[in-house]
Amino acid sequence: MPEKFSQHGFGEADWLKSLFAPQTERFRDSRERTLNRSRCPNEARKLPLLTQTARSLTLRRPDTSGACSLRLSVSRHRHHKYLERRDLRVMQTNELREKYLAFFESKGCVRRPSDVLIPKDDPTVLFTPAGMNQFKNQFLGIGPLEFTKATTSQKCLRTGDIGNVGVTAYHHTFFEMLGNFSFGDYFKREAIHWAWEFLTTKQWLGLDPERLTITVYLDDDEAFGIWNNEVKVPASRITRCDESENFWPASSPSQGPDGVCGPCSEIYYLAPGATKSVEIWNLVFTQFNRVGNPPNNLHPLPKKNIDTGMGLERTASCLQGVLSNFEIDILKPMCLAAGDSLGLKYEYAAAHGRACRRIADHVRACTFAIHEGAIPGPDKANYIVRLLLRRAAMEGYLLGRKTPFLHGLVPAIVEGMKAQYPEITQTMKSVSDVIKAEEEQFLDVVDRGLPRFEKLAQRAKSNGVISGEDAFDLHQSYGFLIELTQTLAEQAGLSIDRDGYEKAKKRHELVSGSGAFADSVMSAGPIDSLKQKGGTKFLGYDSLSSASKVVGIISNKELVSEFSAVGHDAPIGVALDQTPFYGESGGQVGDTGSLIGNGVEFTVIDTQKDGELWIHVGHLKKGKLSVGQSVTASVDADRRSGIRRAHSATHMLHHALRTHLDENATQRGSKVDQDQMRFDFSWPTSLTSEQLTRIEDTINEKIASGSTITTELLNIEDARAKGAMALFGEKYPDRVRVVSMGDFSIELCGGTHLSNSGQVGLCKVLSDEPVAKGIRRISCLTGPKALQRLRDTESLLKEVAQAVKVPNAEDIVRRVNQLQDELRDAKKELAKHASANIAGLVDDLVAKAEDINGAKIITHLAEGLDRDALREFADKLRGKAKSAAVLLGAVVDGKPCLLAAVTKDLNDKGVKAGDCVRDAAKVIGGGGGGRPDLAEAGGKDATKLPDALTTGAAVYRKALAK
RNA sequence: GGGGGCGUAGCUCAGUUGGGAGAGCGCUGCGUUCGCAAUGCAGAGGUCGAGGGUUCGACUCCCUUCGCCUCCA
Repeated sequence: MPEKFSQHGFGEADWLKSLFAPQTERFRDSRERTLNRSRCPNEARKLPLLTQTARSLTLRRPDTSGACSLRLSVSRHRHHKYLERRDLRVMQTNELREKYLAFFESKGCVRRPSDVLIPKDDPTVLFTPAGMNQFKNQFLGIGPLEFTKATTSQKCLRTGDIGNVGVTAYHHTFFEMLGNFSFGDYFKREAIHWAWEFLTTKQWLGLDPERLTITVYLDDDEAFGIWNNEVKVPASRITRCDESENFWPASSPSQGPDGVCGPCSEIYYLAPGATKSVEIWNLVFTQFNRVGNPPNNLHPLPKKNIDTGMGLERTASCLQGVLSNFEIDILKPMCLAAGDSLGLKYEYAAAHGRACRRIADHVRACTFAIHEGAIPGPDKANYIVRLLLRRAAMEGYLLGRKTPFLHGLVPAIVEGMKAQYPEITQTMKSVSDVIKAEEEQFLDVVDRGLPRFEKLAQRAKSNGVISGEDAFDLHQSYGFLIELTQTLAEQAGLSIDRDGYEKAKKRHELVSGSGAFADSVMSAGPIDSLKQKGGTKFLGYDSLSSASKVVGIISNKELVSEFSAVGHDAPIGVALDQTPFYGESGGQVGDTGSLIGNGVEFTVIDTQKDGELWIHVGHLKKGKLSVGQSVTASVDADRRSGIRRAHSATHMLHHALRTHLDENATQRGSKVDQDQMRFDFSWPTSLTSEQLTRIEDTINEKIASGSTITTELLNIEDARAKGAMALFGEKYPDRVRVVSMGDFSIELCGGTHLSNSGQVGLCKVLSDEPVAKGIRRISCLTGPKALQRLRDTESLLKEVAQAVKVPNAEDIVRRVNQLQDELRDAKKELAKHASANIAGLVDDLVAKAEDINGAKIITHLAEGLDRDALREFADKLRGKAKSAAVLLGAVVDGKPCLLAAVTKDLNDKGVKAGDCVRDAAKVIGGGGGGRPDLAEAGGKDATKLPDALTTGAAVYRKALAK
């Protein structure tokens, strides 16, 4: 056994021996050049495969937390007959992540958790694109600095290079970025030295320094000097690049945008066996504020920052000696799972390898996005989720998979990611359900689009080419990605005009909008300057009024020092040093009330929170408001009480849902208002009325139990350890409020609550409705509003009972059914009578009609008939007379109305109903027309109807005379 | 936010310069059959997404709006 085994403390020679000994002979006899898994002993065959080449196979030991692996290889020098076994020490991805964070902790950086993937308070991005995103305020100097150095492993999502995912070795949509950050603390020297230390020291990554190369910005002599003189990297391995390569944001000195920017330095690694170096770490030195165009537009910042990013997957691939990110320990099993789900064996170089990598990547991205509350949909982040799922689903579809399969990959994704993000295990079921629903919809849309494709293909038969417009039309109406259309076309022996398609796509991009996003990545707004002075102190958990000082007034999006325009239309915002007003957050609405002091009266209609700053929104009623003045801030106490009832009831509802449904009914959002609330949660189907009743019962049992409600402030880890439920995708501070009710509910919650559950009084569940795929919403009323609702329903029933004339509400249904039957019978009776009347007249009219060569001319002024009855009348006359030209008149809704009908044989002779009715209509001051056999007209003067009939008859007569 | 498409019976849909609201499947009843399947006959079921306009007359044309599908940002 190689020495290495004991070195690493595995002591597992015996294990290996036992594994392989029984089959040693088999390997000795092998004449195959290629080693594959089927040649392994059974036990080894079950191990996760890390890499495979023609002569070596790397497997992961299952019982060592992925910290080591085995490599089996066939030695070529012994005629392919000898199997060598040795272990291979490979750094696992989870280990790399931990080492990085630990290293920078040892340098004084504070280890911060990854920010959420979908930031709720940053309108400039849909998804977190980089590690620095959560530190924008720190970089801008907004708010207090609790630490000046930080390190993170940040989950990120980018779709800019979506087409390259699975094609190249390094592109992902979802990925993790390791970063270290300095806010006016350490700078270039430390950043560079530390990076080198981490990469090259044995204790950390231990990469071969000879394989590392460096780039710096053109004139960044400082960085060049540190690398060359201090780190001792030879000048031959340091390249100077221009602003498009080594500046952040790219090319910003010449092209903008204005704002914080700086040069950067990149570290490249040439992996053994690779032909090209890859960038593994980018160190950004933000040291300038750009103002306007060159020259002299870069002003040095007083406090310089460091922002670095190292791709986790990319670095892992270097350390694991694999040539693609998708071959690393956490991603390869996902690709294999993708292959399995398609009934294919995944191999990197296989024809379907690219598809499997894409599928694995996209499902990983969607698992996290959906976990945080995104749902496949038509806009924003939701649209990206749909886009990713559809593209992944299409890859499967093109490989012949016509049923949902992506959802089945979620467990494999969770397996690979749960070490760092254990929370995703909790939403695995609902995430999988959401993905499945979207897959079904995708397949459904494809089904609906196929007939359309057939039609286009038929049209394209003549020249064998489907036009670009048609292909794009299929894309924008049925979501047929061009690859799908292409494949279908090929199957039908057709091709596609790709140029035309691209043109049509470009045209669509142009018309369908541009610049919908605020694009300033790093610039401060008016409220930001207020925030720099510090946040608002919130007193509202304990009191409803306070003596406060005005610290800022925002009118028309600008800061003003005073405001006196009583009776103004647009509400203004007032910031106070401390306030009892609850700012809208966590689903609970903002408080209302008043600010009063020194002749000033201000009505607060809403309270909003912007970071740590509370903004009291409302109208000035009296006096002059100025910054620095003292006011008494008073919250509308009745409203607040109602909000507290509703909020505490929300927690009871949450508890009831998990009791009567299951733990997959996780909260996705809520809105808590005065004595009314709604609660959104993951659940695939509608609830039965029995379930709703049981839920309502449970809530009211908890109310009746009079359980104590307590609130405590805990560290987030302690709160989680206590089992407090949190909302996924929500960013929580380090210290959190934990609300407990009796022994049945513990939740992280910043809202305001009752002190005893009995204070809710009554909770009435109103409805259960769908709000999105896999998400349902329950709405409830509490306290006085719940009571009022019951009373309203009762009095409504009383009114209905009176209206339908029954003594008791219980009789209403029977009575209404009876009335409907009566009404239907009456209608039938009426129609029968009308038709009988007509029948009586028909014979008479035909008998008395003017006869020209066997053709009857029949005119009649009917009474009490509507248009439909007139038609029926005319039909009867035509049927009876066999050969006839009919013109009927009637008054419908006070207006004169004509209907002409001519039998087919007379049509052939040139007698047309339309001609008749057109001339006749002129007499009554109207117009009309229709087909030769039937025509209608209307007019204004009903008294002229007899004249119109005469005129019409004359038209018939003339036509018959021909 | 914008572009394209679609809203007609319980379901899938047809409806041709604006002039009688239809088909298939399903449903109900009756018949053939021991029963099922099959089938014959009869029947119920529609504010043609909503509102406004043009017109004598709108499912149809115009405007607005809501909902669904889809694409782009």
